[in-house]
Amino acid sequence: MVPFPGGAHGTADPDRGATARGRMFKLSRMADYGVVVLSRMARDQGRVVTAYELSERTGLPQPTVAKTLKLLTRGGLLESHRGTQGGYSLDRAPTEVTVSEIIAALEGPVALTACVDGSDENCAVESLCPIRGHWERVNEAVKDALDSVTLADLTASQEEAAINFGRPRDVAVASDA
Amino acid sequence: MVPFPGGAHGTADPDRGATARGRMFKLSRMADYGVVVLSRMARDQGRVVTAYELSERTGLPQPTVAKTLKLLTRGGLLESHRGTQGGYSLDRAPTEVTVSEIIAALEGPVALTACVDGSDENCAVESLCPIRGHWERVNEAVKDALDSVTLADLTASQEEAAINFGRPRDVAVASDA
DNA sequence: CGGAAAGGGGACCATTTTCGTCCTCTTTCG
DNA sequence: CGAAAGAGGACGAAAATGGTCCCCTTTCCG
Ligand code: FES
Ligand code: FES
Repeated sequence: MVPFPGGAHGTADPDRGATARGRMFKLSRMADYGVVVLSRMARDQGRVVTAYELSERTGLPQPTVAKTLKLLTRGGLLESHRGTQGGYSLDRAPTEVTVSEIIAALEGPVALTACVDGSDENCAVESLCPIRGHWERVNEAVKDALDSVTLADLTASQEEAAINFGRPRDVAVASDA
Repeated sequence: MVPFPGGAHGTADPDRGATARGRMFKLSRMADYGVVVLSRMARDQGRVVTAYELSERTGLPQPTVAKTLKLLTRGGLLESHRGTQGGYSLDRAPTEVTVSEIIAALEGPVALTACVDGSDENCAVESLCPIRGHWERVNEAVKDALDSVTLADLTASQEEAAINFGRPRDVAVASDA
């Protein structure tokens, strides 16, 4: 239960249903991992858990989980505790963790094109560009959207889903593997 | 006015301001081109323009513009006219063209992870996944956000920007180069 | 005080995507 | 019937991602 192709969720085969090839907004697999990990941590809120334990419990490869945790910590989403009895803890409530933050921590802040963040000197065809840096409009919209969804929303729907779909789901999230 | 590194806008150097490396939601350069091209077309709404003309007027490499136009056409955003006097025309009003559509045409429909579109058989660790296919929540949020911004919003702000920033901008968008 | 458990932070390499180009075929107007 | 577009797809180079590994620092425990 570790080496699986396609990440935590099915990134599966090249192209399937989609009209074109890639899906738009293909949020990096890292973000996906991030949510998986955080969701799991949310269950033992406040408790200190080691990277190893988490990798076991999520079924994700250990090195990757470690990396993910480091990034989430840097992003201020987790508290890290070094030393022998160390590990990570999620001190915030799931409702207080936005998807926006998660993604930002794992992939960098929201920004669709370069000109967005002030510096215009990168624009080669600046004078020709019909929109100048006005993807900002889009940026904001997306950012707001992402701010509005929380970790709680993601984990909560899991429960519902299990109930509504009437799936077996005897594993809850699996104790370890 | 053709070979410039970094696309229509500044995708510039590896990393600059951003907190982490890549910006989240790095909408493909194609999408960027798409907006540039459409913005330009919006100025001669309804008129038939050739791919070549557009490449001249936008300063973007001709083959790329051609490709972009083809995709936009497939996506139903443009009308194509084949044959000798052919070209492309934007028949819809800029206010009726959503960013969502543009991106969808150029990169495929909105979908963050695979499980989103029904088929669950792609999920290797399905039973372990703490969120199942519930990125959908996020998907919708983003989709809605993107639906709410139109081509008009992007081109319009350009005018304002020029005024507000008090830039020279004697080129408007440049007649050709 | 010393050793073992963690985490911090990168370097690195292998894939996977993206992108930009080109080539050939079809349509349509003159 | 021939030239001017567009359609569509094949390819190869380049860049972004993702996973792993390694070495350093911190902290607890004996
Ligand atoms: S946004 Fe920078 S030139 Fe278009
Ligand atoms: S979304 Fe498919 S297993 Fe998580």
